[in-house]
Amino acid sequence: MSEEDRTDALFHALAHSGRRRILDLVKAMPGCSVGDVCKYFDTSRIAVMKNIGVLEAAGLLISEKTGRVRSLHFNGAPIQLIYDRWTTEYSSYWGTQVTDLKFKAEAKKRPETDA
Amino acid sequence: MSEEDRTDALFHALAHSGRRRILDLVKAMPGCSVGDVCKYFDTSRIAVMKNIGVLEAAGLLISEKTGRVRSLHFNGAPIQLIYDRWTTEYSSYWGTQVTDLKFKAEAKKRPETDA
DNA sequence: CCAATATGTCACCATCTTGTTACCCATGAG
DNA sequence: CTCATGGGTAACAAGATGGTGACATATTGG
Repeated sequence: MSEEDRTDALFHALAHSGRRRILDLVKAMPGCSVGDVCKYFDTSRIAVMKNIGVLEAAGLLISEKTGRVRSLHFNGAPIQLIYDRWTTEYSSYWGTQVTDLKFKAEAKKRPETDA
Repeated sequence: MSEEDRTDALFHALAHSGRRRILDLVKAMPGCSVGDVCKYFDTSRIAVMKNIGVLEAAGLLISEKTGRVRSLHFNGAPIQLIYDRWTTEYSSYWGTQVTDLKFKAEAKKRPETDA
């Protein structure tokens, strides 16, 4: 899976309030079962399982099956990738350029300062 | 729009390599036009415009129309929200809990240390 | 005015996503 | 064994998404 694909999977996984809630739940209840998570949702168990699958595919959840019970664990590493790659790349930009962008946007309205 | 909806829109907008590329392009060429962005894509102009619309709805792009040209500007503020809310909340967790999680995951295999 | 340019809108289509129900498999308690 | 429990798979329906071409609008240049 390419970097782009992983980024897609990660952002896609996070672009769903139910899945974000699952993350919160698993984070709050490390090692909880699939059934435990389902108790907090009105949707069917299968829907929850699918969302767990999406989160797992994105690497945000880790599961291990013991007997017939599947224990879930939160993994923040992929989010850290966002932090490292995106916020670093863009935040340095924000700090210096965002104000400048606003300036340029304003400048556009004044011909004499047009870029 | 609720906080959840805005978060959905933001992550959804970012969960598309083409849209992320548009962000990079606009970031590199502040004030560029829609047509400028289109030059970098094989897809149709309409597809690019729709993706610009998605990015704009997520607040990641700001546009202003002067004459018949629409100038695009990158806005990192929404990503900063991710940074502030998500990475703060989760990164503090990673630092302290991830190792602990791994421990608990291992512990699950040993009955005497079962949580 | 006339034509080229830059963008916006519309209707349509293929595919993906998200949920559903029904059914199957494995495990643990009795 | 018997059976409830926890989980997994398959097939399907509704809606969202991402793309398209055709057409409309508005501005600029000559």
